[in-house]
Amino acid sequence: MVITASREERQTDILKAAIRVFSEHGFDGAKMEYIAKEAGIGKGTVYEYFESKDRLFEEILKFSVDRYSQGLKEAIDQGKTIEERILNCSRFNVEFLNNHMEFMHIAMQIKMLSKEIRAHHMAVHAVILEHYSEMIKEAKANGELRPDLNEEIAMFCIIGALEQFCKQRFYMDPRPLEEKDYQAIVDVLLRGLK
Amino acid sequence: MVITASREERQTDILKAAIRVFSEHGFDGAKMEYIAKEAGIGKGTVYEYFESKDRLFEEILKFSVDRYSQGLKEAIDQGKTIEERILNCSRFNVEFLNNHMEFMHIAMQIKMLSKEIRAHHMAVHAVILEHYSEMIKEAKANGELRPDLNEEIAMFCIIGALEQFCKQRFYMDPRPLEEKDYQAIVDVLLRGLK
Amino acid sequence: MVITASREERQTDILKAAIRVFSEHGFDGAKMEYIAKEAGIGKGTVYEYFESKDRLFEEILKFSVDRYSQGLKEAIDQGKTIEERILNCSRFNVEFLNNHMEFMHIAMQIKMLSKEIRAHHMAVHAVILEHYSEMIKEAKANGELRPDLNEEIAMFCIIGALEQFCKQRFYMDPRPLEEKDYQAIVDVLLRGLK
Amino acid sequence: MVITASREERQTDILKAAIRVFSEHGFDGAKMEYIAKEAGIGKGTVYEYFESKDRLFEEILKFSVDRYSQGLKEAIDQGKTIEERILNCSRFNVEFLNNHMEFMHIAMQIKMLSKEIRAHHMAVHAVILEHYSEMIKEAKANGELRPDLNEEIAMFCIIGALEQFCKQRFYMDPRPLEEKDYQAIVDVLLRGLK
DNA sequence: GATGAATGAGCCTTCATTCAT
DNA sequence: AATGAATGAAGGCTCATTCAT
Repeated sequence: MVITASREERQTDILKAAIRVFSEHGFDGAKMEYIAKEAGIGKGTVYEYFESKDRLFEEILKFSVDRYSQGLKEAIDQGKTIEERILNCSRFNVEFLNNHMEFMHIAMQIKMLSKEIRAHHMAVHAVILEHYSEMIKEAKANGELRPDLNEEIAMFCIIGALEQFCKQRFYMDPRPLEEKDYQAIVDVLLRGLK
Repeated sequence: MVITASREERQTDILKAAIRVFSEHGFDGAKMEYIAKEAGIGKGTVYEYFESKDRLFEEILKFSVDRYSQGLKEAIDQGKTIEERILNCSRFNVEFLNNHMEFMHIAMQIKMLSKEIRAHHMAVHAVILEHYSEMIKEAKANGELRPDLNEEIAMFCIIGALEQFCKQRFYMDPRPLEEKDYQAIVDVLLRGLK
Repeated sequence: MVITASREERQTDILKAAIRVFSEHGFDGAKMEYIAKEAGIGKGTVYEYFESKDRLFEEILKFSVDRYSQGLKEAIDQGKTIEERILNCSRFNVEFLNNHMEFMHIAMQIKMLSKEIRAHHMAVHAVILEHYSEMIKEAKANGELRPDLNEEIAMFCIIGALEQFCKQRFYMDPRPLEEKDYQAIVDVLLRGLK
Repeated sequence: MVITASREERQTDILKAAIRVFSEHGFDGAKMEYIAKEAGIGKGTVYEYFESKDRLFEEILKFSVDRYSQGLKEAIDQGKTIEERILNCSRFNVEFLNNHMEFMHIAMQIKMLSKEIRAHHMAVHAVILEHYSEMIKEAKANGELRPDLNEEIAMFCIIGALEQFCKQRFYMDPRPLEEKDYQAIVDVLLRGLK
């Protein structure tokens, strides 16, 4: 335990430890004791930083969703063409979901989030969709995508394909993803199945 | 409580009640008492049909996954062209997931499934992928899809897009899906984004 | 299941089955279902003959204690000398306890016997002591035992030694008892240790 | 609740409380809540010291049996003659069994002791018999007891008579034991009934 | 009368939370 | 501020008892 860690650093340590423990054990299976141990602190100390297990979970969710949103934005911005951008999104999704897949699943089924957090979650989710939506709009404006493309549907195709691919590899077939895999996805998405 | 229900009918009633309760409350949040109440029977009676909560969950999973696999197969078989088939898959997915979405999410993160059930689950998942895979192969053979299409990727694009669409509508935007929505998805998938 | 069994015979069958099950599983461990199965009847049928588990246990206790008292009396009466009589008691004790040892232990710690049954139990116990007491008195009168012998203590020595011997052989050292063992006990009791 | 109690003291407190509760209610009748209340602590706290009810019972058994064995040894060692020694054993038995009688009965019918504990129990029982056996051997060597005495039988007579006496007084006739009672037992044992 | 499916009170055990140190 | 021993509410499961057939 680093004595000199600031309150904020300590809080982040707990947050990250908690993500690992929630991911491994699910919400109800994640005992506060595990989280404390994972963070290398005493059980009571967690309560110095987060008032309850529910609240801790909510903070994690916020933290993760914010990081995802921000990371996705960067991934998109660092590409020039729509192809590069989708490729970047793919890579970012894989990287992020490899670390947070389980956690995101847990998050999705939690019904008892506080109104505040639920609102935040919805808001950030909307922001994420917005990132994709803008990307698609720009590409349409540039002529990279056909002008009559249904933007919403396109978005879901991209997101869904990427996510499905991550899931398959994560749960069923743990081959490491290679560059050609990313290329193949983008290829199918852009050219269609025909 | 229907007095005349056979043992098998009663068991199915409990199964269905349990799906609803697990979906609503998650695995740990689903109290056996809720399940019993939902099925309109006493708490102890559930144990006459399923030896434990874990075992009950496993049976549900088997039941649901089998029904999904079978339903998907039928959906595919009832279409002639690849377009019709994907449309049917879409409709079936929406219908099924509307009823079982939450439950399937719960199922995905359960780590402590028995070896037997885990094996069954993986096997049925493989069968499901096989249904999609065959559909794509046939369509390639017929010339409906281009011959150089990466089948695995195509499969993930189709599954992912459909699922993503269901999820979006389920969680975020509960508009009922219309026929034009299905058409739009198939259109994007088949024609590509370009 | 013998259809023609009279109500009384059926009741005795259940009683005997219950003794076996209580002996094997203890009071709380003895499920009514086991007892029914052991008696070859349905669970509900037990309740046609005994109104509750507690009542059934009490009836067994009565039954057993009566049989013990009666058997002991016969064993004593069939001997002429004090030596023969103690030998007979030994043999009877061994035989009876081999079949009812566990059950008697269970009986001893049951605190919640009804007043009525507790009274009966005490009464029969007193009768048993009386059998021994009379035996000793008669032997004193005959000059077989010394006139200054403390009758109560003598009784406890006889009962205790016999019982201890049975217990040892039952729990720790399951050699079958032989005639010479009985002789040795009587010998020590009558001649003293010195 | 003594705040300053060490972990070990607290554990012993629970042990002793549990002996009382098991003695009063039997194994299955002894609710963990009663034990906690008897020890003056919360229900959950018992589990900080003993992992389960079964384990707690086993620990008590070990504890009691060890104390009995040790106490008996001391009782014997503090006597010079065989008479003194048997007197000491009597007094010790009465004292110990007055406090643990019920518990020892419960212990005897527990079938599901772990192998380890069962082995320990048997071992200590053997040690106890050994204490008696040695006492008798020494007395024979000293000429206090006759040389042709069957040691095993003698042992059972002594143990049985003492125990029977305790039981009688405990269950049926709660007069306090007086010195002359002890004397009478030893007298009968040593001089024989004749 | 005989049955066994259904019932729910009751108990062992877990774990989020508190609080004295 | 940090800790972890103590707590008790809550839930999975058992089984004596009931009652419709």
